[in-house]
Amino acid sequence: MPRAGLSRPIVVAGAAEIADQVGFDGLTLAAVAKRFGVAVPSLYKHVRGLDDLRSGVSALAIGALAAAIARGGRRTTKDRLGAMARAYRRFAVEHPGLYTATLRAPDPADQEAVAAGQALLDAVFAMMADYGLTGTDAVDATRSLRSALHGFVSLEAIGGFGLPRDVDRSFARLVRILDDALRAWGASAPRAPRGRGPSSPDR
Amino acid sequence: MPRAGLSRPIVVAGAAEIADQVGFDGLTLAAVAKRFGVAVPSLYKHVRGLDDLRSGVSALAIGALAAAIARGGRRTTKDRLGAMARAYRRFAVEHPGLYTATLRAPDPADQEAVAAGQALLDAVFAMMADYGLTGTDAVDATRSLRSALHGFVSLEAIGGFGLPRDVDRSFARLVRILDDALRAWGASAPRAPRGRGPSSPDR
DNA sequence: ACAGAAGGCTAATGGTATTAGCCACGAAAA
DNA sequence: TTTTCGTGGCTAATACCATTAGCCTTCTGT
Repeated sequence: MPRAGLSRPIVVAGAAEIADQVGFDGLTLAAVAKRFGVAVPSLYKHVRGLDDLRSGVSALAIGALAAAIARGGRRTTKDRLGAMARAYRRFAVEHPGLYTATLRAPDPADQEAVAAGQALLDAVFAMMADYGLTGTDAVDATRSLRSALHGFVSLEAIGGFGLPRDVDRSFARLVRILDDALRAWGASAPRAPRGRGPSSPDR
Repeated sequence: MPRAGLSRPIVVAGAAEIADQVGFDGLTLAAVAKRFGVAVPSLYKHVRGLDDLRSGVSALAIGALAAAIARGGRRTTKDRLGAMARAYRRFAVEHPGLYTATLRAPDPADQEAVAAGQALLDAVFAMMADYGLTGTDAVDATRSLRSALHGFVSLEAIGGFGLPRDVDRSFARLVRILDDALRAWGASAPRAPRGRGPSSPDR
């Protein structure tokens, strides 16, 4: 029985492709084993189990999403919000399994995942600074932005929108709304003064 | 062996409670059977299987969400958006399992589920009309609204926000943004004329 | 060359859904 | 009151799935 030449990164990468095909929740050790022509228990030499495999895919996914968004945001100086938003949606459409994996909070012990999450957060906060938003305002704004984008792409993924032909236009509208909101943030503040205190790292 | 007195509605209702405790994805025939003190195959006399049970819970959930939102929106005439948004979030927080079940597109054959979904949509469109939004504008606005709310509550549910203490405030901010956006909808329109044509029923 | 670690394997266990087929209860009909 | 028969329980069996234990081969470093 020749060695299959597996390793944790290889197994996780294979699992990531499977997750994109069958969905993150449909990811199974049996499918991964079959993909590599190996018996299921053999995988335990490289991952601690299904949960650990999912964590690995999740870490990989967070890194990929961060890279995709950073790439989108770096490409332009004008309309950075739009570029990042479109990169976010594109990632979710092209990698539905990875996108779902992205939503699991990364294992704090996983250096790479935490770093990728932090990089993503930094990029968003830098963009918020372009709008003049810092501190708690930046936190609130980031939450609103992430909520809107995540809500849109996840509803789109489950077929929550009835008219497929118009989805691009609806997304453009949503991005416009977000841009308007960030521009007008100060004016629309209920009463809190802006930018008070340093922001605790948040997601 | 005395009859347990089960029926489809009873089984589905029990499943709904379990789903709220262990999550919609953690819902299992075994758990439902144990709850009613019955063997697993007995459930097949009332539901066609796990998928069908999920569909039943989903239909029930859509009805419950529609009722909660309608109740919230009826309570006030001013700040109807805020009332409905808070009702939406409250439902998601109090019934995490049902909320997740809500996201599955209802079986078109299920009269009640379709009616509940339609009622919910009607309520939202009526609110959009208060903002002067109809037709494709109402569709786009509804999608944005739903995206933002769904995104927020689902991120909140998975612990996506790091600072629990501030979440209420962030949500209030999000609602404020949405209200502003709906008020200013026409002004922020890229180029499309408003209210062209009747809206196809959408979600 | 050899020892030991590493990476495959089979076997066994337990949880899950599903199907087939049996049988008792209980209500309605005779 | 008795009989019938559909309904709603049940057990048994099958097929996945994940996980653990323990074996044995292969590679690698001394």
